[in-house]
Amino acid sequence: MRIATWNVNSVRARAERIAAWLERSDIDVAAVQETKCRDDQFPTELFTELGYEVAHHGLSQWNGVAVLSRVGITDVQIGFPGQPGWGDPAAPEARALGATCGGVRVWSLYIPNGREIDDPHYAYKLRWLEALRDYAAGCLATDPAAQMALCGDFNIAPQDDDVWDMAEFEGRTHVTKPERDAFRAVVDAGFAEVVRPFAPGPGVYTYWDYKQLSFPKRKGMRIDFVLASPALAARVSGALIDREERKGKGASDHAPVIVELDRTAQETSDAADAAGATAPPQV
DNA sequence: ATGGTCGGTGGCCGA
Repeated sequence: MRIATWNVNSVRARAERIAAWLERSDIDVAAVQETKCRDDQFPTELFTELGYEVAHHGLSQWNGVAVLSRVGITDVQIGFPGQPGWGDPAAPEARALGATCGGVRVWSLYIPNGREIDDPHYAYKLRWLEALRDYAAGCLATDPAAQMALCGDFNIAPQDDDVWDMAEFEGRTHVTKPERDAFRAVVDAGFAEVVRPFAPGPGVYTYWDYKQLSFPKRKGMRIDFVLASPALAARVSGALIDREERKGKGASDHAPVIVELDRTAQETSDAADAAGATAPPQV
């Protein structure tokens, strides 16, 4: 099974490009962020025609998260218990959607950007990550064997080589110690980042600003991740950051990230049965 | 070429 995470920066602006990529890349489940539309504006039919079921949560032109799956979608959950709100009055934004697809609990997450260190949005970002950690840790406490993926745009570069030049980030968000500590707390709760071992840096990124020719100058950031529970991490056989998809006119400013999973022991057994390998002898 | 962005929106904001 192949799971992807991708901040698409408007699903309507590049719907055809997204659909073509899903099909070409043989993606079974996609966690999508920044759809930038309400539910009634989502181009659902384009994806259902390709065999994907769609679960989307969008409240306005901001944020918006979705899970697309061609291996089933059940138990769709909008947001998570304890998810902090924003605004006045504070209300949860469209930044988290969970769904069970092919036996895996997949979360599409769009962590707040933080804007500037002295901006209230930065404190909101840290609160949001702490709540995510608490929720995810609780899931594992309830079911240590859970197959769960926290996929999304975390808006954090956890290591110095996850940005092109640390000097450029002096006094800026995405690289501060509190943000990195908050990211690490999720990892320490039992959710390993499974892409990096297959796509080591330096110089390997998932995001490049549209401005100032960042992409051709290779000035990027690694901020999109797949964090897997222990049972899911054990199935990861490969991963890829598809830098090619960042190229050309009409690209998102984020590249899609793919994780390849081995079949579970049960799936392998079922497949063997179907093939007759362990079928009982016919009498 | 010594600069250089998008998307959604509605008369700027967010990234």
